[in-house]
Amino acid sequence: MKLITRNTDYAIRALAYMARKEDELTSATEIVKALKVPKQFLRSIMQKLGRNGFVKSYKGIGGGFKLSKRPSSVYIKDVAEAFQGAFRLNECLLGKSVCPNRKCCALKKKIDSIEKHVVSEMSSITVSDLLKG
Amino acid sequence: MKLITRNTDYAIRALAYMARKEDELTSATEIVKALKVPKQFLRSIMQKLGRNGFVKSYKGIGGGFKLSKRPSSVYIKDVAEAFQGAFRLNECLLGKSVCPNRKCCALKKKIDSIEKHVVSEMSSITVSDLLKG
DNA sequence: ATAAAATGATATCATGTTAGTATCATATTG
DNA sequence: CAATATGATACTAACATGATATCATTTTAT
Repeated sequence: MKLITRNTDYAIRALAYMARKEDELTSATEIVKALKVPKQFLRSIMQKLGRNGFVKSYKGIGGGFKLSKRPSSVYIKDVAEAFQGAFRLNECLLGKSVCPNRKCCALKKKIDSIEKHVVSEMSSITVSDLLKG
Repeated sequence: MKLITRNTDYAIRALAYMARKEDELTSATEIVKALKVPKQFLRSIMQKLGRNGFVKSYKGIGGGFKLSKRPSSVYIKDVAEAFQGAFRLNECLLGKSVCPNRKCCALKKKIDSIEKHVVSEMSSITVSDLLKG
């Protein structure tokens, strides 16, 4: 039960890598070399980051990507949700046809509260928090 | 990203069902009817509950299962771990060959702390807490 | 004895998700 | 116009989860 999947992980690393270079353009090729991750996989991730407004892209020789927001306003939670969908920890508890007391079920309440905690914690950390190391 | 999977869910329901019947023996067939879940799937779950010491089993006509511990001492966390393995939320962050500052990485720290919270919350609820509804 | 009803062990199949690859189209620069 | 980027999209592979099928063994009742 992993909290973030590999594509999210790569996305975050790529964003952090770009953040270190300030406003410079960074190509997928360069990120692949720096992070040692599979090229096509990273490319698809970069494209998704583009579609989701995290980066701007520039085609052609000398092209590449750059952040479209300040690193301090890019929340890890939002990156994760772009790749994994919303955090829904209760996903697999059965519906009320099987569990009639779903509404007041102590376990469901507990998992709901854990979910709130996860979301709030993941919302409390940004790409810029990852640059210190 | 579900916190508990379906087999864990069924296992918990089965334990709760048995808990309501106190010390009576309960067959898989009966549980299947009560919970409306697939028979063979539940049987495999019951067998696992047996191997993991949550229930005792009795073969033959009139046989079945009963809890081997008081419901108030059966923690949901332990049931979940029997079926899903330990809660390891950091599972998919890459090793240090890719991420050199893994030790002090803010994201890793954050996820570790979330994991502690999850484990502690799942350890604070038992089968007997589910019987109220 | 033996049939019925239960669990034990195990192997298999089906489906969905994640991880990763391949290809072609399009844009930009020199 | 060639080289080097990204955009879009389709596909494959591996793994995890959910579910099923079978046969062996044990127990009880007749």
